[in-house]
Amino acid sequence: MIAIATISSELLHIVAIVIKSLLTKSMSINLSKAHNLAWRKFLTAHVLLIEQIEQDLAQADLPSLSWYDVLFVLSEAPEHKLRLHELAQAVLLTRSNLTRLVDRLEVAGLIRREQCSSDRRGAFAVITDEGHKMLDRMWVVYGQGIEQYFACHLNTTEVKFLIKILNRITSLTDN
Amino acid sequence: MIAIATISSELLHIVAIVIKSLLTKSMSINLSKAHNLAWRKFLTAHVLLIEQIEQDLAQADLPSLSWYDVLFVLSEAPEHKLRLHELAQAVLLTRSNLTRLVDRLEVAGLIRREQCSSDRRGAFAVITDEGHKMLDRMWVVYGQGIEQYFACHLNTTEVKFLIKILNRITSLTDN
DNA sequence: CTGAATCAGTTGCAGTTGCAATTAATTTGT
DNA sequence: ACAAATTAATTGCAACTGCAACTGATTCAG
Repeated sequence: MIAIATISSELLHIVAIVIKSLLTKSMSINLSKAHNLAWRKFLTAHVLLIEQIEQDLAQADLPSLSWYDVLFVLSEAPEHKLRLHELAQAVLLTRSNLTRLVDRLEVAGLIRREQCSSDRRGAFAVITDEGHKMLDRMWVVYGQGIEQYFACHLNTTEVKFLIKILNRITSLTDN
Repeated sequence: MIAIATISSELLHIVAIVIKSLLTKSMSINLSKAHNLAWRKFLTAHVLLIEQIEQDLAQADLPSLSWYDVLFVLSEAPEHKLRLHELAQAVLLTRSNLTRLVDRLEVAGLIRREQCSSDRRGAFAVITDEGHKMLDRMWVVYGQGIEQYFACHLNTTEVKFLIKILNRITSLTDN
């Protein structure tokens, strides 16, 4: 009985290893040529589009996309203001980077910091009138860029499809 | 007659302005909510996926994606080598950035520079054995990342569809 | 109530990027 | 054949990023 128990335990171990290796194998098999290609094209598309749009913005003497993101998020926020950590989360930046991005935007007069009364550590970023104007000026270029480099290639069906796919990808990444 | 000519010229001007404004309007109308949403999700997906994969690589004590790109492109190239400007083009980096990326990879022993005999200005980057090994080690993590954060969300039909869309976007961006 | 843990925001530092200028070699127009 | 233009790669500089450490305020456990 003891021998059998021992053997079965060893077997179990071996079976576990085999299963694991099979799973790993099947994973790399699932990662088909097509999936790989899609991934690469995804990366390429991103680089090219961003590069192009940044170039368009620079050519129009406008600041870069990250500035737009901050201004846009603030303009949509209640009272046009947001705590710095909320802002950081919204624009997907680390706190430290956001701090310095906010510094630059503040120097440029597009936003300003505001004390938080309920938490003396905290600060709000508030978009200024200048900031709103800049947002509009940037949107002329940015919106057109999105249209002519991205949107114009997608009809209504395709856009919906793409959104569905991207939703899946981004939501299930959170785990 | 002179008066009419003047008026018609003014009218022409006004008509031109109206047409222009209509075009602009229609452009921002074409850029539907859905297209905009898709664009934002596209950006978000990119950031999240890259962040996650970079983190996985760092956690495994492996270098970053840009190193992988260079090693991969070189490993696929004839004779495992490429001129620096070709490499730059392939991995979508500016020359100057590639120069320094190559510096780092060379210091790490993963690639080496080689004189170009036909053009004394030029240099090849050649992947070393160490480089190949690193490429393999990185692929274990990277490939799994692509699978679990990206590919697993796309069935065969969807992948093809996505590739089609991305092809359109990236090819027509070149103009 | 108080000390430990957590959280908001900032800062220092090392590493990376983009842009413009530089060096050296090759190609082109006359 | 040679000066001018172009090309390959590099370098200097300023700006930007990520990470870890720090300051000060708030929360939580006992």
